[in-house]
Amino acid sequence: MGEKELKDFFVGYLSKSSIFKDKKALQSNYTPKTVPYRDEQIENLASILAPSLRMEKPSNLFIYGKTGSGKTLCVKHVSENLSKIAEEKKIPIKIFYLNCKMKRVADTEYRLVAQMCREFGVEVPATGLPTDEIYKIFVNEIDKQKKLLLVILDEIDQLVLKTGDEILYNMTRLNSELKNSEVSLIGISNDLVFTDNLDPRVKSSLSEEEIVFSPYDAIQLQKILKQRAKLAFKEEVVGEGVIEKCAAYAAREHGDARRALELLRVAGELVERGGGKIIKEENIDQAEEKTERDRVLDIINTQPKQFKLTLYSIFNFMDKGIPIFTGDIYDFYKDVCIKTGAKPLTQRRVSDIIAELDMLGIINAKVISKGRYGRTRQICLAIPQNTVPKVVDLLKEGLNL
DNA sequence: AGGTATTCACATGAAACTATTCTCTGAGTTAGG
DNA sequence: TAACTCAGAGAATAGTTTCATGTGAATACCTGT
Repeated sequence: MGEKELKDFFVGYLSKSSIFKDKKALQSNYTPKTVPYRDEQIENLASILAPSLRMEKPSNLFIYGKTGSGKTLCVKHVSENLSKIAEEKKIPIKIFYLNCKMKRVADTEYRLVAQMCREFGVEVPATGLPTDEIYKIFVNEIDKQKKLLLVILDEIDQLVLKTGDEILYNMTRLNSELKNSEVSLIGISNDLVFTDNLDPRVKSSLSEEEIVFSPYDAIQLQKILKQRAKLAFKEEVVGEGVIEKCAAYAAREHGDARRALELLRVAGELVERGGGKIIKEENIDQAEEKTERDRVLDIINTQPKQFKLTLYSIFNFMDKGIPIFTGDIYDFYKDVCIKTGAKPLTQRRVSDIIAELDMLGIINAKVISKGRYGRTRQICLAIPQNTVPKVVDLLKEGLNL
């Protein structure tokens, strides 16, 4: 495309009317003014956190519910309002929101505390200090003045999975080291049985209060979608049955509102790119396909080399239509490594990589016993057949094959 | 036939190792007084 | 003498290896009928 054509294209693009009024309303970080169907939880949350306004330490709180059930949204909603009032009335409350899944930010004990220090304006090194040193810095800093801290730990289950539950014990124990300030913890988890395998001491102190977010049902999702669609799209853009279909798809999963909104947004984008004016039911199907494909390709693209090698080995067996096991993959994997000049990992490690690929949802790896013939993982693909060629291409490219 | 014991092919766990990035510390070096 | 430089020790972290132990059920092997 030459310079002129490109210019024409952009000018043409601008003159075309968009079907979107405000696309932000469908994006995942959008915070609506009201959170529908969560009155009970919000009320509950507010009453648990309210004592903080009188400088009394609120109970530690534990929140759980599936993804896309509005946990984070509600917590942010309440905490924002709380801190607004605190600011007005000059009450020294400080609220942190930390997402424990964020790579290189808050996914280990050290980083979590370091990040809290930074929120307080103390610059701390990313590495090099002992962990208890960082605790000391933190304690000293916040204890200088009387303060009430509310620490919101989102996806806390991921943190504990990775680093063990000692960290929570340390956090709950912080209060005994603080003379002036106090710390309350608010844990948010997607995993409903997360607390079961927690140290009992931690468990009892962390979940002094609990709030459960049940999934949205299809009807509720419809209402939510309608509300947002009204903000996001111009009049008469959303076709018959589109909202219903979107809601039904998301409800089929587990009432994931985030997913429903994403579907609607992507469908809108597809229609707009195609020059259409109205979102139809079939666009939702396209959107679902596209989001799924994008997700898979994105995951694969960002995997390290050894994961790609393993995955490539797995794909090699997939068209043969026979059940496939860890041993087969490892044999093939070793060959590929030799061919590409990579250093083959041990079977132990490859076994873990396969398990991780399973977690990522790219493959299904079920541990089965073949009786006399041992125990192994039986592996099959978890991605739609029509994306397979693309994935293989991507892998070959990434591995110079 | 029915019951037990073996056995396979890995899974799963724990610890230890490697390499990288970063801080802190103290010895040695340098430049200015 | 104060400021600066630079090597070495020690941490955190990610990814991996080494060693050890666990495991479910198809088969092999008995046993008494």
